[in-house]
Amino acid sequence: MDEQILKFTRAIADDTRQRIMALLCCRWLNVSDIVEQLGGKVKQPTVSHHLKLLEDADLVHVRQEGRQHFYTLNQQRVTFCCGQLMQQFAPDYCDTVINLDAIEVQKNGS
Amino acid sequence: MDEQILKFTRAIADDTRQRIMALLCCRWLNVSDIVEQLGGKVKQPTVSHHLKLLEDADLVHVRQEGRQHFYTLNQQRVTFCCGQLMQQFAPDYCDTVINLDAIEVQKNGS
DNA sequence: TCATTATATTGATAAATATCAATATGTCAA
DNA sequence: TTGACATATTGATATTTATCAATATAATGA
Repeated sequence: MDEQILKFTRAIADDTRQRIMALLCCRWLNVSDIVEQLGGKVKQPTVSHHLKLLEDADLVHVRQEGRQHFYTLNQQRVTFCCGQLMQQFAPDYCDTVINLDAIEVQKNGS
Repeated sequence: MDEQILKFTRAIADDTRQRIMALLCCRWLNVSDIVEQLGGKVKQPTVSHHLKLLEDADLVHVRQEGRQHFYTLNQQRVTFCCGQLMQQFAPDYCDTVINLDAIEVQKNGS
């Protein structure tokens, strides 16, 4: 049982978190911005909670500027974890579909 | 919000289901076999429940022989969904890492 | 220091879900 | 048809977790 994969899949297996991930794809947003972009459907503490989960899974980068915390999606981590998923659960297709050499290995999430 | 991706991620985001998926990778097993391979930690109704979830997500193929139901992992589906995940959440890496042409498009899971 | 702003944490609640015992359904052999 | 076996379904329970209001923490400017 690969704990890394399990942690990754649990982290992304949520509606709200996937929306947040989409927002953080290719740009930096602070928490208030995310709350606003979610259209008021989700309150700030909830967003903070999800960001913490994503951070624990190493799925976001954080940068602090004054009192604002900016987040962005860690696409490299997503890539690595998807590669792991493929190796585990699609070994027969992995070689033809994925260029494993192109996936940079990262530090192990704790 | 991509319902397919959400369904996929939720289906695989579980300890026991990942163990079952690992067992069903590259081979056919019936329900009793799976229960046995899980070492008695999980009872038959629980396994049936998880298999149903995996089937709903189109992540397993089923073949019936008499009273036995044989399952195997649908690696093609895993491949497709990982490709979708990459496109959504790792667009900057997708092109260099994945050969999208090699991913056969499947019927949409209902 | 004090007030303001941004984010995190806490505590509570509701919803989702993983699990199992008991039972039902389906299949086949006698 | 009956009995045995394989799997699915039901109903109940416990755990997990998503969510929010209230509050705490942290940073900044006056």
